Amino acid sequence: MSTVSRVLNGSPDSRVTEGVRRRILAAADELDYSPNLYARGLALGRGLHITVCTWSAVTHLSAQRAHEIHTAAVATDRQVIAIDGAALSSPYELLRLLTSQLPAACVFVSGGWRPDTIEPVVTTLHERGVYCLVVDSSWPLDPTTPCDTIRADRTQGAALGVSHLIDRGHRHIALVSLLRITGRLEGYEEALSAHGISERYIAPLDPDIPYRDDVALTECARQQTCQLIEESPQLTGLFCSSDVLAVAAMGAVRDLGLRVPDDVAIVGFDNDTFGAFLPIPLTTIEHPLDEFREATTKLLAGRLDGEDGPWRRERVDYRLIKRATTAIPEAHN
Amino acid sequence: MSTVSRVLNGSPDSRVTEGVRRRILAAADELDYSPNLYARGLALGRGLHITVCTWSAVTHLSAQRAHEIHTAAVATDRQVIAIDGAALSSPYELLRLLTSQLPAACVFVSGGWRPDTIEPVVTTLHERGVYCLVVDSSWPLDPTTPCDTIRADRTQGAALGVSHLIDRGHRHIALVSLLRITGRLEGYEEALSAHGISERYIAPLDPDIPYRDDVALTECARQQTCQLIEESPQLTGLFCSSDVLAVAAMGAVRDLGLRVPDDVAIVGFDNDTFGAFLPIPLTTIEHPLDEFREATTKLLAGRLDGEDGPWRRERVDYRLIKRATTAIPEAHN
DNA sequence: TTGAAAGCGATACCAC
DNA sequence: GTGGTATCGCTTTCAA
Repeated sequence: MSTVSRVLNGSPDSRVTEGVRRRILAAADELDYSPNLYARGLALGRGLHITVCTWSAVTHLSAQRAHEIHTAAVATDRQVIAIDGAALSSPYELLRLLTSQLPAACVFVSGGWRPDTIEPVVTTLHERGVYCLVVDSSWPLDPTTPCDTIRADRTQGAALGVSHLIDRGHRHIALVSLLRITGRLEGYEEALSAHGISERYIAPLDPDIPYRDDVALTECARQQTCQLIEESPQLTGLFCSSDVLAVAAMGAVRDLGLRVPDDVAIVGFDNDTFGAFLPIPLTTIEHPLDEFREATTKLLAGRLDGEDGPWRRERVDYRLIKRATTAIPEAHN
Repeated sequence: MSTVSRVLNGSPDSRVTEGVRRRILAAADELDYSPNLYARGLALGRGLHITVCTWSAVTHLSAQRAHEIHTAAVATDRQVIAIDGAALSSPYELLRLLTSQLPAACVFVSGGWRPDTIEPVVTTLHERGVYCLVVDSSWPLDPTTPCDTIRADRTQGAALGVSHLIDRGHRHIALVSLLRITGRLEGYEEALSAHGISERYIAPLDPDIPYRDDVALTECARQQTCQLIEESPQLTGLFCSSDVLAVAAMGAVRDLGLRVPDDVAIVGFDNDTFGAFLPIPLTTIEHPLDEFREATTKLLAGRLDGEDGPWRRERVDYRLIKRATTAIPEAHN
């Protein structure tokens, strides 16, 4: 019955007698009524839910972001469909899934998505009336892509870490990183150049290490760091592309009989939980999770509420967390 | 058109001429046809998707499990709807969301769900024809609950860790744990009793520490461990309910000028990534993720395929990962 | 202000 | 084997 629909959806110009209204709500409550999602979707020609496409749902960061969106969704009484990119058989699959769902909004989360896979999907979805939001992509999207984006500039993050080492007086600074990680090398270069430092020391972790094989990666980092320091004993600073790598690098420094931070200072990346609890708490770069959350929630809520305006390209910044691995050595000069 | 439907769904007794079949498939391909989820759901009276209800989507374990289900889903060409328990406003909300979706299967993932919230939901869903699977609940469910379950027995996990310390010759062993975590205390008791050890040393981490405040928790663990060892210097073994706590406990041991593992041996829990990379790699208890995955995938696939039979109560076991924090001290006796 | 009726797009029954 | 047709539950338009 149409009146019922009007009441239950709080239709815009709800011209319903208060008495009828109350009776309907009471009945719905009594019968434990819950609307059939499919009928509604069919009538509306689209879903009311938000779809979250994570590149890989297992990483902590993705999970964290997905959670933020769930929270935003509940706030607007919407369901969430999750698509786990890592489980997809092909990028084409993504578009197929999305068009057969046709959500109200689609959020692409996290770094792995490449612009060339996302952009066409976003374009198609936008044509079909789906609002798209891309959160934390590693690479900037084409400015004409019809969606909002929220990004932290990876180069800024890396530069922040390296600059901190320079501030602490270090001049011979190495980069310990998978070079395939976006922005690390660029940030390293940028910070050193800005301070007129020309020496470069790079531990290019084996590019053949399979994705997510943390054990192999760490072992490799340890070896390469050892070798790097032996070859260039003037090194006093290490910037590592993750906290796990930083722990490995600390191991290497210990192996060589050197001390952290007195002989070698170390900066990690990610602000992983364990960093604060290490014997020598780790200085690291923090992802601005709260800013991501805030921007995500605000954009989603606004756009789903019909808010118009040009596509936003929001930027949030990484933050430095100073801890003991870059402490200035006690004055025992 | 019915024939089209028959072809596209590979209907059971697909009595369709090969020529027609091919033409339909070709047309579908050409038109880039993707079936409307809502129409299908409406006609079928239910969804074809799998709903995953995580207690809290942000923890690594939940995310990992959710990923397994995504993978299983893709394998059977199903979509996944995720419900993040942590984002729900009330437990009642859960049932409302689920009945308005009516998935083909519903998987409850991870420890936080209490039997008394899950059981009625499962029962209702089952009445409506939804297959339910409960993975890794902290507490065993009522045996009559109409669903399959896969559990690792938390008591077994804790007992495993404590027994290992006993095997290593320790007799004065402390438990460092939030007591609200299921099974830790029981496993501790069980293992000690089984070896006729009567001494108990417990650091009952402040029960008022807010959920997921790792920093406060760790600080508290460090202090309490310190105090415990000072009061009972005969202590030589610590069993901690998580790897993060174990790191804090190691800090306490260091603070007291004692050595790990020579003076005090430590066992953690979770096999977190960082454990292997600590200066003294951490002995810990590993969640049997692969067994969970295997059992989950098999049950889901089978049941969705119409497999009948009594409800299963599968059990998987935690595993001990031996590392340096419980190494037998070099023979310098 | 309310209700009747026409879809939305797929499925499944039932004649052909 | 194939295709017409009622049907699923809800929204929306249009008359009453």
